[in-house]
Amino acid sequence: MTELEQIDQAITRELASDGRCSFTDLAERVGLSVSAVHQRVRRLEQRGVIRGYAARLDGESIGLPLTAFISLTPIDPAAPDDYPSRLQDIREIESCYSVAGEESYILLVRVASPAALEDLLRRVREAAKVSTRTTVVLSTPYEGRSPAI
Amino acid sequence: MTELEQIDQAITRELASDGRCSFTDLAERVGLSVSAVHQRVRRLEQRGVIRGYAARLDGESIGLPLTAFISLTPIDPAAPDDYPSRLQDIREIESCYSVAGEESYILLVRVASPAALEDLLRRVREAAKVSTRTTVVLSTPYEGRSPAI
DNA sequence: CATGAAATCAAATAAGC
DNA sequence: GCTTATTTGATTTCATG
Repeated sequence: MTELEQIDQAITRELASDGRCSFTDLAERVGLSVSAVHQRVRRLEQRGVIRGYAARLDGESIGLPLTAFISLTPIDPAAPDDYPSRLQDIREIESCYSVAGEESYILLVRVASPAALEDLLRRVREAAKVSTRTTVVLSTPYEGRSPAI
Repeated sequence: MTELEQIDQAITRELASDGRCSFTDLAERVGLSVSAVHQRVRRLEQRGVIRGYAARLDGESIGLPLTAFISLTPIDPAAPDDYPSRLQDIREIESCYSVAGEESYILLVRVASPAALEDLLRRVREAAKVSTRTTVVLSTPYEGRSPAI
C-alpha cells in the first residue's frame, strides 16, 4: 500500500463519482493525455486500488424497496469464525462487515418485502448459527458518496 | 415505480456488476442490438432506475483504511429532524440511513486513522447535537455486491 | 420499440522521447 | 512515464419497419 500521488488521486476521485466517464473526459479533467490516463487507470485496476465499477441502482425501481442492517452474534462462542463464507451464497446480502463491539458481524441487505426479510433472517440464522438483531432502514438520505480523498 | 421487464432487469444486473461495460458487450450479453440497448440504458438513467456509476475503491490504497458505523441518537428529542442536511458537508460520511430502532440514524464513514475518527465524531456531535455510538469495522469480507434481481 | 447503416468519436496499441 | 500518431472498435444519431 503506497500513497497515491496527486494525479492518481484525481483520477480515482473522478471515477468514484462518475464511473462511466470516458478516458477522453478523464484526460481533460486531470490535464493529461488520453493514453497517459488510460495507462494509469489500467495500473490502478491492476494494483487493486480500483476494485471494479458498479451502477448504483434505485431499490424501489428494482423491486427491492426494503433495506436493513442485520447484526450477528454467534450462538456458540467457540464455533469456527467462518460466517462470511457460510453466508456468501445468500444474494440478498450486499455487504458483510466484521466489527468490533457487541456484535461480530453486520450485514447490509436488500429485500422485496417484510415477508422476504423474515425468510432471509431464518436463512441467515440457520446457515450461520447466529442470533440476529435487525435494524430496518426507513429512508436513505444519501448513500455511496465518494470517499473524502 | 413500475416493474422492470426482463430485458431491463438483465441490463441493470450487468451494469450493477460491471459498470463500465461497453454498449457493444451489453448488447451481446442481453441479446439485443447495440442501439436498442443504448436507448434502454438512457431511459433507465432518466427514470432514475440507474442513479449513477461509481468506481469501487480500496480503502487502504486511498489512505482511508478505517471504516466505521456511527449510530446517532438525538440529545433533544424535540429538536427538528434535519440531521442529514446538518451532516451532509462532512465528506467522511459516505452513507446516511434513517432507521427504525433504538437509534435514529446510522452513518457509514471512512477515515484515515483513529485520530481522524475521533475528530470526525466531535464534528458529528457538534453539527447535529446527537450522542453517538461507534462500531469499528475490522474487515470487510464483501461489500457492494450486486442486488439479488 | 427494434433494427441497421452512417458518421463521429473513443479506446487501445505502438513508436519515440 | 508522457506524447503523438495510427488503427481498431464503440457510441450516437437517424431513417425505416
